[in-house]
Amino acid sequence: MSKSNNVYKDAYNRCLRLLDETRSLPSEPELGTLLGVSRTTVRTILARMEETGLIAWNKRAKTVLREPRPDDFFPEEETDTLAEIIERSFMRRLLAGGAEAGMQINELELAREIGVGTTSVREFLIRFSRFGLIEKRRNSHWVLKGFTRAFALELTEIREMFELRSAAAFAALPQDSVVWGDLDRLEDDHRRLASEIATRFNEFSELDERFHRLIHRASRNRFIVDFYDVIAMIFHYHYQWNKAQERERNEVAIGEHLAYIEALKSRDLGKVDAACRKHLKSARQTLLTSIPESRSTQKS
Amino acid sequence: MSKSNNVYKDAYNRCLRLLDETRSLPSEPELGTLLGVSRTTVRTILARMEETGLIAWNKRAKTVLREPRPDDFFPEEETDTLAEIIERSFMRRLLAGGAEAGMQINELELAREIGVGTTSVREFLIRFSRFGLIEKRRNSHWVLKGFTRAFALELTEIREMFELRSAAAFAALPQDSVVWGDLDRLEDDHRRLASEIATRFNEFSELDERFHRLIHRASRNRFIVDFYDVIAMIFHYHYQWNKAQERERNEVAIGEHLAYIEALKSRDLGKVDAACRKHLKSARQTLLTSIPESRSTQKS
DNA sequence: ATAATGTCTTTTATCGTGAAAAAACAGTTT
DNA sequence: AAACTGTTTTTTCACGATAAAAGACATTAT
Repeated sequence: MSKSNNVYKDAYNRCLRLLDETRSLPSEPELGTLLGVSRTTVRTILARMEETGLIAWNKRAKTVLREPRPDDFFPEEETDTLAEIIERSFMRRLLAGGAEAGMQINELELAREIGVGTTSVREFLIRFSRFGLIEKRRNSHWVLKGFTRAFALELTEIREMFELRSAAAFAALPQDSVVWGDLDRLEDDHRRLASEIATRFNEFSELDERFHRLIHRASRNRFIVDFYDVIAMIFHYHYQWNKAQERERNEVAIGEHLAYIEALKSRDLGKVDAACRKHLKSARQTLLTSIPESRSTQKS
Repeated sequence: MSKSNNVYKDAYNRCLRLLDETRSLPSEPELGTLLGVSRTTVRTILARMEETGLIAWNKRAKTVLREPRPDDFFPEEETDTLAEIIERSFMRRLLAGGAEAGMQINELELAREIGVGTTSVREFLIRFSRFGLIEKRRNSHWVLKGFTRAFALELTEIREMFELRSAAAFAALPQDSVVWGDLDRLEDDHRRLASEIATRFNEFSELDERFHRLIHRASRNRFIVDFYDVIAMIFHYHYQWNKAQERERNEVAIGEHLAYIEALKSRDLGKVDAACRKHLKSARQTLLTSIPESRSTQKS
């Protein structure tokens, strides 16, 4: 089957949404940067849009002929990257229980189960290994280390070390740095979300990531910034599978974030440290309580 | 060509060295664990040894017939893993100059140049990416971030954070922990090396790694332990290419290590902190001075 | 009964291949 | 001449295939 054309399909769908807003499309290079794809893909998109009567295309002129209908879109599941598909399947297996520490991971079996080639699975596992949940036995299988209490503690230990340092660096940033604007915007988003918490509480996780990434970036250290990928990944799946008291938890977290933001703005290192510690402590608590006991008895 | 049999060749060579010491070889499973390979490989080795008249092999009886000759060994270069070959080639390119930050890395070109398949190169680059020296552009090339002064500073910042914490954890370990024995042995090795520094100074890098890994392990945190891979990798190549004042540098480092070990044994956190800081500071200095100016002007 | 050997099966490591996507080049249009 | 479109080349991504290596099962020896 070689390679799926999900890049094209995803860009096509996004391009359809663009159609709503204008009478005619911009130049090919411009569309390319807009959609984040190459001109080759842009032209494939335009060709198809012409074919289905969405636009009239003649060199520079790309006139919109009609509004896109729901059936013009490619199905969502066809727009996913192979890597995303594999990750989802793998994480489902991992969290669906029965995935005890020490268990062997079989590339071939995984590949067959998901319905993809072994190469893609191998590459996924290599990439995934930096999250510290699996480990390779040379010339042999991978070993699952398990999503244990020990893992959560090790993860949060680093997180706290890194974030405290980043927060201090953030507060020390010059007044004219663009981050203060970013922070103001984030503060607004927090307040808006707080006022509509009853209906939008599930949007918090996205906001959470944006906020913490902004802070980590202040460290100007690639290892700290990159480590947030590990945290984001864990929290992403954690949010998906632990919905208990989600609303309450998020409401509390928003409050802590706002206090944290206030502290950053005060540029008082003592206050920053205190607010940061407070939030991280409750974040750790949330993560820990979500780990089932059956998974928490193994040692690292 | 599919897969090279370097595992077999390497194990074969190591098995030859075993031949010197005994009149007959142990059982197949035992040999397997001894050499770190499967029984399948062990049997291939035995078959060849029988063929070349090194041993007489009949079921359990594996009698040594003659001493191995130099030409019994497989050439060293045939015992390397593909991953090692690729890493070496890649690092040579990287350090040989002309590798400026921002430069594109081409999988196909690399594969052709080294004479391996693209898959192996891809997998190497994915594994290598955690060192923070390269970055992937989705659906496109890799970008070299460059071995710059900024990189060295970011690396050492994390290293110092992690090692200070690990050293403190080490000193707090109970008296009956096995690490104290390990530390004693390392101290002896340091003293021995110090007394023969004139001839053996180049053995320091291996000792250095053993020492720091022991300390990092005391953190009982996989992220800290794993991060030492990054440091070890950088220092490994750094030692290879910067030979200026190697003897003097290593002599100083041994002294610092011994003071550091003394501090750990005293279990006085203040002393540990001071000794650790002092050593890390000079390690950073050594690394920084080895970065050519041409490579130190880019920003991260 | 335990632990070895002999044999067969499965999995991993690596390559070549081909379609998707990017990138480079050449020719047009404003 | 700068920016676009048309065309060709190159590279990335993913697969199936195959030898090496690991692992499982059956048999035999102590």
